[in-house]
Amino acid sequence: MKQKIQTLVLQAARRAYERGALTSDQLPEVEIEEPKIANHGDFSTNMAMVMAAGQKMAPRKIAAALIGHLEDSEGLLAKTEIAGPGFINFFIPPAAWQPVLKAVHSADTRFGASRRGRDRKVQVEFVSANPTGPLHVGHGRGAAVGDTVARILAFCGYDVQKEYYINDSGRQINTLGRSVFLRYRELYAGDPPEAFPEDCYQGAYVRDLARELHDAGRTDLLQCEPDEAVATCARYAADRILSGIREDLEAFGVGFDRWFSEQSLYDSGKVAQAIAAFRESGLIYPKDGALWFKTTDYGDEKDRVVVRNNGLTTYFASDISYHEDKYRRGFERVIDVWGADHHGYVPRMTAAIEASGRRRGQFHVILVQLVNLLRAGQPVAMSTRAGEFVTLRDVIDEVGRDAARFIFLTRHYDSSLDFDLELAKQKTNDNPVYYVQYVHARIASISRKAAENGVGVAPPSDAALARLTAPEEIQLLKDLSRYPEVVDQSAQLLEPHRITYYLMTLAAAFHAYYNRHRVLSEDPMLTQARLYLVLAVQKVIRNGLNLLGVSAPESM
RNA sequence: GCGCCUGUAGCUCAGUUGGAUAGAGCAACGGACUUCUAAUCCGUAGGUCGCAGGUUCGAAUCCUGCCAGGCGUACCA
Repeated sequence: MKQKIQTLVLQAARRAYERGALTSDQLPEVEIEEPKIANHGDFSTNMAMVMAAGQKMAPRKIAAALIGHLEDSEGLLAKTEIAGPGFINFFIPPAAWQPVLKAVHSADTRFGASRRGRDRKVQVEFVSANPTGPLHVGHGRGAAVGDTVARILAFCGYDVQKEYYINDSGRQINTLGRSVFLRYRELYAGDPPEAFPEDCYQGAYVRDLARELHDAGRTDLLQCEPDEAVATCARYAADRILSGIREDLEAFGVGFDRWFSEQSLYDSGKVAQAIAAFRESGLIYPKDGALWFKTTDYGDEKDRVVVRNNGLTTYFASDISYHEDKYRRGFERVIDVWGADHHGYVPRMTAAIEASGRRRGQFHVILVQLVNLLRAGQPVAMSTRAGEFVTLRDVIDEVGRDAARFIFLTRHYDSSLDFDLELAKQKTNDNPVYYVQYVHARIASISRKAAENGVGVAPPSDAALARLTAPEEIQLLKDLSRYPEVVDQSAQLLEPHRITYYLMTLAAAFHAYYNRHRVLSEDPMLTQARLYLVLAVQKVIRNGLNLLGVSAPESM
């Protein structure tokens, strides 16, 4: 609808110029907005004010010229008016809203989809937690955001691939092996627990892994060379932890197209190749016994080390190679979802990517702010150092996957998020998940009842549709017509919370309608029209929840 | 010190890329179930958009400077 109004205004402006009512053919972009106040119409535009300078005319005079040249062949406008300093307000007649229902029903699961992406290849990389411990709540938020962004982009016509980068090389894996082996010694060689070093992983799962390894038949580690024993522990532990992560993500409804191993970049020589290539172009240079990347050439505040003076590469080195590999695989756009505590890493990564000849717009980092875990308003004590934290699995088990996912998506990722476990479990109005799901279930119930009563769901006639004139009905129709725009915007801005908020708004509009009007009435024509309306609402709720990875239940 | 993020109703947060009179939910108060699911709805009240300047027809939104909180500032990962 908004687009149609936009087209009308644009055509009016052209016509006005041709007929001499405007002085310049330089037209600004037509912005149509939805006023907050009902008196200002269903839509309005500030175009006349924006044009004032270019046309050298008073805004209200321009507005009059535009209105004078509007040609409303479809009957979309009940009234137009000039208001305030030069706004044009548009009032849409009820009948103009009704066609959206047919659009919803015929597009069905595809309603709201677009061709914005034009099949361009995009990669979304997210979670990518080190396989050194179970996923915590913060990873859960990243998983929900990454997965949902991927779903939205796919819905908007992008060719999307979801990837998890496994940091399976380097020191932290070695530390993991060492941690497990020390617990192993503690259990089977009688080492005192006090001797466990602080830089090792403290969680109880480390001891479990040691025991598991022993029970699996590796009773011989005390006899091995320590290095070998540590390596065995590391391999075993990382493997086990990674499959645990996989299972947890699956339980969370998150799947990946590819699990990419950091180690594989070293094994295939790609890290060395990347470094060699940049040395040749002078972007990597030696200083103080180390190799540095000239990220300052691309806006970073200082150059960064890629190979330390002890010969070991930094993470940055493999990340350069990894991102180069992504683009070589044909992705036009690469989206990384990181915890906000890594924001200091963005300029150097961006620099490396630009240095490789990619455009700035081809790389996007979504920085997800932290999650405060609460229980009934009180912070849940979490100490990573002591290894005591609530895992993502704990949360899924306690509050359920739907509630967890939805709540993670109720905030813009730029804001930190309070996640209250008690609230997430509550089946009340406080909990937005059920509020939205309830709409779907209620309509399913109406649908069942209609079938019992032998009411068909055939598309109503235009005459029947014309019966949908109650304010609550118009509100629903308006909300439904907004959906494609909301999806598109959320794809463009990579902001999943827009879908969440939309669904809450649509749900509110439906509940209000439901409380005031009966769908199944004595009047067959009206019943048919209303049924058609609420079934459309149900479809959009289902589509939206689907984008969020949340189920749409038939009953609750 | 420097950099990034945040600051909007008592609480938790939206705010259509600069629009008109500031928007929800929760909490408070008052109402609505013989009905297609009350996991719901209707109403009342609640504001110096952190502070101060600036840009312009117009600012919660853009610029500058402060204030407060979080995070980051490694040849760590």
